[in-house]
Amino acid sequence: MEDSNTVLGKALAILRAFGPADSVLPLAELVRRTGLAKGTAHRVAGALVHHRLLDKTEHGYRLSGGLFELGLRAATERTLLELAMPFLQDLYERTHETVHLGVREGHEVVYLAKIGGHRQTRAPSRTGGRMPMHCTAIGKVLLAHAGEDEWAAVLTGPLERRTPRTVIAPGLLRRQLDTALETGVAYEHEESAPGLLCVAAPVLRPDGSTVVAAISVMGPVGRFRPESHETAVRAAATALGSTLARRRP
Amino acid sequence: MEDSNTVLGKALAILRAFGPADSVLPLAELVRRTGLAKGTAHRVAGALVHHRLLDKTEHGYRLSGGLFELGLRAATERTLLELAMPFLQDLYERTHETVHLGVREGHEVVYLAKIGGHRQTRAPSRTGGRMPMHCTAIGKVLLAHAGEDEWAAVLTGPLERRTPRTVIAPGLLRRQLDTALETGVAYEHEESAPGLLCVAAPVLRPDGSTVVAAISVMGPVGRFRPESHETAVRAAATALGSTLARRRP
DNA sequence: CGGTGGCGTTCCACTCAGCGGTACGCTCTT
DNA sequence: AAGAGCGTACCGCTGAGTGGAACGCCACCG
Repeated sequence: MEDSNTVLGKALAILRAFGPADSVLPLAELVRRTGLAKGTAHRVAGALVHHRLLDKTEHGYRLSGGLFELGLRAATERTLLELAMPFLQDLYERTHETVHLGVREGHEVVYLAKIGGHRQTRAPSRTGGRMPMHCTAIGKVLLAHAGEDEWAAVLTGPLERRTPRTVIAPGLLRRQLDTALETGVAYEHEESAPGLLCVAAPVLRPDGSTVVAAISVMGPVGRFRPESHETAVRAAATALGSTLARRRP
Repeated sequence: MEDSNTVLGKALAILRAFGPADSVLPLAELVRRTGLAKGTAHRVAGALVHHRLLDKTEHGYRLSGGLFELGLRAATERTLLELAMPFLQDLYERTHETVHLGVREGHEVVYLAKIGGHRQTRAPSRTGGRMPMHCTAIGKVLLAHAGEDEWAAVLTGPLERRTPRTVIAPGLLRRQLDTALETGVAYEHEESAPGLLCVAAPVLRPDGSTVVAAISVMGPVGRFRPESHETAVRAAATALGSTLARRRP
């Protein structure tokens, strides 16, 4: 990771130094994480503040609202999100469980939306966050439809064990992907976090060949029966799929 | 606007060249909008692609998913959004009308969330979008609680006329702000777009002095009675307010 | 057709923006 | 009192960045 020869590289190193959990980082911490010289970091951070990508607070720097605003201009994710929202809404209203919308980016899942009520299941997923593909229902669905190349890449790579139930055997995972392709849905049983169950269905292009995204419903072990929501999730996903087809020929 | 002496300035000029409506812009268009030299724009855009802030397509450049992801790391708006979602959800479920969450940024409103069903009222607002303060219910509420300085700044500035009903008389607007402070809600009657009505309530810090955000419900003239949703909106806003207080002491 | 204009891309010599080591002042802790 | 860690400020060197020029490629048109 030596992109830091250009100013832009340094700037992005600083911006990306903020993990999902960090809200405000002091200059010294930025220096530590980025490996930049103190003077340089100071100056670049100052420039970023000037451009409204960072806020300077008493205790350090913070990603600013300007960045949030800019991010929401990203065309593809935005229109997908806007079109999907009503369906996610419906799905939530019908199930009253946590609903996700996710897309594939690289070999991971990125969540575009996560909606749920007050007693929301405390899940590791967050809007804008990433998760591995092999241990989430959305990930499996996306992977299942991603084509042989992607299968190979993921199945041969190391499969991180998140919980005792995470599927890390390539053979078993492959079989799950096969059935996901047949049945049109994928399940997760406490594979990304203990106590969580999940069903997901793919949002497909009308030709049925390519996946655009996936929708899932998640709930806690005990009251939650993933199977009983299978049809609802599938319905939402296919409905979104044909709406997308209508708008984007 | 001559921030374009530094690389960072040029990069941001390019990113911000994308209006809310543009999805993909060819290099030539970027050159036109930013005023950069062709060679420079080419190189900087290339660098941005390399850093996953832009995507290069057949027809030009496009804001990339990486930017979306980065934007959702912005701490303040993100936690606000996450905490607010359940309440917006409830509100939507109760009213089945378009629900907004907005904050003040500069002298404008920025929408952090917009949720609504399929028959969604076609409103000019978009998630991540901006609107003037004087012609929206959310804007009026935010302005009303923003303090005398802000009042002065907005009331003396030019008030853009968006529709025949937009309030552009400073005196009338000031009176509306007064009553908004008294009653705790603000209304909009086709002031930002024809055919749209709106009620908004402020999300306050527990001391009641400062506004954090505002919530609104919007609907079309005819079936929609803003007054009948006043209590629901106010309830959602105060509930969110006390939740925020609990989490951020 | 050959011409013309807009486009994306590549090249290159100049130069100033950016660099990072050094130094200072501040606030805590020891 | 001394030290550690922080944010800030300064400054001379240098190569990253610059933008004008030139090229090849369509698509349109007289």
